Amino acid sequence: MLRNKTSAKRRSGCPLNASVEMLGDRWSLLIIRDMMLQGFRSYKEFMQCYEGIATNILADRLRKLTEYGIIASEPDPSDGRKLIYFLTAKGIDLAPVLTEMVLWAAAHEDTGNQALVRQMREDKEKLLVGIRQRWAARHSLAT
Amino acid sequence: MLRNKTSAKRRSGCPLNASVEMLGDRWSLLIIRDMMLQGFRSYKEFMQCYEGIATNILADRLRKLTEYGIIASEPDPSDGRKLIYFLTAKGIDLAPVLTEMVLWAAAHEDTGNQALVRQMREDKEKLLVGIRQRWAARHSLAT
DNA sequence: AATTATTACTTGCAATTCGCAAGTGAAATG
DNA sequence: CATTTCACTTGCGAATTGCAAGTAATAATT
Repeated sequence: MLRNKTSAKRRSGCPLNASVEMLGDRWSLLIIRDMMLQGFRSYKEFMQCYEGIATNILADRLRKLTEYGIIASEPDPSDGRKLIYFLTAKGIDLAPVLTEMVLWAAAHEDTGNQALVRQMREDKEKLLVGIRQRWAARHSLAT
Repeated sequence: MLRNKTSAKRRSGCPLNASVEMLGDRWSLLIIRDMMLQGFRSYKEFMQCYEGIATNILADRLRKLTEYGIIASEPDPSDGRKLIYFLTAKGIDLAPVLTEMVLWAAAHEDTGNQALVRQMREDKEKLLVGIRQRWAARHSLAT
């Protein structure tokens, strides 16, 4: 049925368990990254970007991330078909996690986007402040 | 067949793709955490610790983490049946990623292990140095 | 106003992956 | 030498995923 079943299993252990439960799959972190850095906001943008993600899985991940309070959505006022997805404060707080993951991969694998990596290495804090500021500017109205 | 199929798909994009490919599942990060913080080294220790992990999945994850160069193993000199698993330098470099994930979850969920969380918040750098030092001490011989 | 297109999904089904129980082989223990 | 321990593998039913084909609501076009 592809829905959550509130398995109380790894609850209340090390905090990492909670993170892995929410983020430990092939797509969630990529969705969050692209909302944070690419400004993705709609189902269609995600769908076009990731070759390979199944439509039902994208819908399921967006639903779960919403349940976890990492993202939220509202109807697009200028187009009633669209939903606009955005990161919540909890979601934007994942910026340091993503940063460390990017730096780790860049240090140990051949990867692209050297510009971003260089920026992260040179001034991690400044980048994080920038991400937060851009987010806050967009969400000065919504919660 | 439960083995890798070198899908060259998300290769060479953002470095995060590489991280998610290696770590984006329900168990890998937990295995790494427990090697890093709990000193786990054998199949049996992992098996006993995680209720819910299937034996074949544990074997598969250990194999993949080895292929990725995040962990390595060697026969136990004092018991020929055992393999000793240990983190490589690449593996120990995941410490900042784990730290940020723990801090994020602790900030946004009810989680346990407050002692660790407090230590991380109070002096992240010192903790990371400590983890590295303990690791280096154990691996002064092996690569 | 009626037709077509777009958007965000759901549904159905085959294929893959996972969880669990039961092996297996090699080495240690008694 | 029999038994136990350890690190797995195998088999199988169940859950999850990928893909193709809908669907319902709104928007754009004719």
